[in-house]
Amino acid sequence: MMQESGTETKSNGSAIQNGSGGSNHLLECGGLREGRSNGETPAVDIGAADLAHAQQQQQQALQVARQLLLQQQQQQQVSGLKSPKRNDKQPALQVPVSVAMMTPQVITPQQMQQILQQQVLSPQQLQVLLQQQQALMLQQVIVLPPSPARLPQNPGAPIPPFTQQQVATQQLAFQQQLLQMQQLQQQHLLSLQRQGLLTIQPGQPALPLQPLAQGMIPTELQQLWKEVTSAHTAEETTGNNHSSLDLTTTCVSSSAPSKTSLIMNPHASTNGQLSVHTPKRESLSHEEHPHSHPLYGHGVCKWPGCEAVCEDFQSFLKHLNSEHALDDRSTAQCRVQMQVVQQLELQLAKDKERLQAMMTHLHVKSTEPKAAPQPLNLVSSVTLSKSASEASPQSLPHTPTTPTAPLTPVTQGPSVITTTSMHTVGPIRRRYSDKYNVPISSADIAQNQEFYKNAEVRPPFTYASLIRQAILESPEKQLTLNEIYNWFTRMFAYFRRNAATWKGAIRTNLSLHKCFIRVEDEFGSFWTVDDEEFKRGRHIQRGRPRKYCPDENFDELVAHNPSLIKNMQSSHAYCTPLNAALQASMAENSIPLYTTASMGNPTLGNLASAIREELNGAMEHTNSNESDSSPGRSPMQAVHPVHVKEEPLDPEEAEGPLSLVTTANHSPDFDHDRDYEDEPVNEDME
DNA sequence: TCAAGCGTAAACATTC
DNA sequence: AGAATGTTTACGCTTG
Repeated sequence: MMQESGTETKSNGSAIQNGSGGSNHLLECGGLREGRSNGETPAVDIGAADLAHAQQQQQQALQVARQLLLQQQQQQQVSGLKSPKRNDKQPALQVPVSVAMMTPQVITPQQMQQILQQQVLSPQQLQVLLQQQQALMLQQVIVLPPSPARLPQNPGAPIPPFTQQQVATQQLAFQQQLLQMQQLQQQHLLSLQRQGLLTIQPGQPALPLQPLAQGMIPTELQQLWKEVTSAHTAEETTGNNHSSLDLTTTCVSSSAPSKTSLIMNPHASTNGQLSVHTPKRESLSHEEHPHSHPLYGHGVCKWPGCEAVCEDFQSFLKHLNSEHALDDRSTAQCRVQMQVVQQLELQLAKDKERLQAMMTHLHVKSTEPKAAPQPLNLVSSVTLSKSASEASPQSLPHTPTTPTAPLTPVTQGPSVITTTSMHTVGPIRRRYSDKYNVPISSADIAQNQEFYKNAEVRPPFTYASLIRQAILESPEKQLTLNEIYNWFTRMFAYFRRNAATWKGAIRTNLSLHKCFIRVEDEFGSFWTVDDEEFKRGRHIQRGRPRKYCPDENFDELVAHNPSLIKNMQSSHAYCTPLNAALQASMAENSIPLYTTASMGNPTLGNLASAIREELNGAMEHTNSNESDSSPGRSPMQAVHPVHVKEEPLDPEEAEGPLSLVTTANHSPDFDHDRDYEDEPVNEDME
């Protein structure tokens, strides 16, 4: 279960060595920390004699934990584990841990650190242990003559033979010990969190924070307060995430001249996830930014839950000192903010790790040979098929990164991972063996909508699929060419460049695919889509005879009965599958169709049946000569004429192009058409 | 190897 | 006249 990076293991190893031979003095604790945190020293200057005296009281308590650690080390040596790597399988560790947990004796920070670094305790065990230690130390502190300034009067308490100075010093030492242990615990927990070994639920208070705050004494709180009020950085623009971390660390170095960065094992993360303060940030002060305060912005106090309006900085400071003074409420709010920040950091760390894994994964795939079973295909065009649509939405496409990741240089092409691969081998297209297209669902695009909006990554969909999607997303299921353009540029950052190329491709696809139906009205023309035809995936053949016609007889009959066309009552619903399919069928026979919307909205079923009935009648006359290919149309025709794309006729289907235009109003069969005029609107039309 | 699908470019026509 | 739009063809690439 436990996982460690090699560097972290190394750190642990050094800690073990320090712990095994080191003493228990706090000064050495500082030395130990120095090994981990680059010269961090105890903040409080405590006399060696006082410290030794204080430590004497805990010597007994140390023995258990120390023996356990030594025992563990001996076991490692005996077992030949020269590597500092911890052996998770050592069963002996469990017994000492439990003993240590059961033993109500105070453990020094060194030992606590060793325990933490050994990672033999679960977070819950650590919590219990720390609380135990905390209680014990507080008891010892209370037993001592209380400091008038800090501790409540306890007249009944025995007065040990200590001077006030000694007592105060000892209290301070205890507090330092406590805080150091808390910090160590927090480091350990943070490390666990960043390794993914510990998760803190949103509603669960962060383990280290609670005892940390509980262990605070007014001096620490005061220092915390000072740190908060003196934190002048550019966090307004970079986020306030670190301030709370500072709060936690300043509790340790209560009187340190400069803020102590969050002490973490610098090797705990391999992804650069640690957010360690830079000295520059800590060097900022009020003097450098006299009117800048992380809790003040836009004339409003930014204390959580406050939002009091402060006209100027001075009034803000007054407000801050009056309303947010050091009290229980402010302290509690600090604790809450700590937890908020820690949760955010945890989430950020997880997301970064996820991003790293994604990048690593995609990079590996991008470097794989082309024969890879699932090649990186972000730049490819995929004709979506059943196999694609049945796949998990997350798998198509592979979202390589967040838009913020510098993976899509603007100066280069649309490739995400390997731009060179695209330019050298050309676009990688994947095609599915399925005969028919399966339209992309809105979810396919929506899943990665934000990504494609921001990243210049070519969507792995064909132009036809995207055009169809654009049309279907529109309220009227119809778009002008320009609106299609706009949809592309709006939805995909990739299509904000090289407009001439992809716009031409769109036009080509609109003309080439049977599923796209061009419709004219008095305002111009727009495009609709016939979804059924789209699924068939048929193209308008280029000078080549069509080889697939699902209903040859029907098409042929339509071709030979152009009078039927006038029955096509057009409206905005003509884009529905059946209607469009009929139009497409007629288009296959090169029968341009002009109908009007003024004729009402016949149901498609009735429309189809009417046509079928007409077809059953099988009128033999072919009246291509009656067609009017001229653009002249009656006013009613101009409302919603449908212009079905003509198509080169197959030699076997017609001897010549049937440039047929029939107008319902002018048709001699107009009265006949009215038979369908009052039919109820089919609910399926939309 | 070949056919089909797809993207791209280009030529051309039509419309605004 | 020029841009936008629409159609058609050709070519190269990928895939099955």
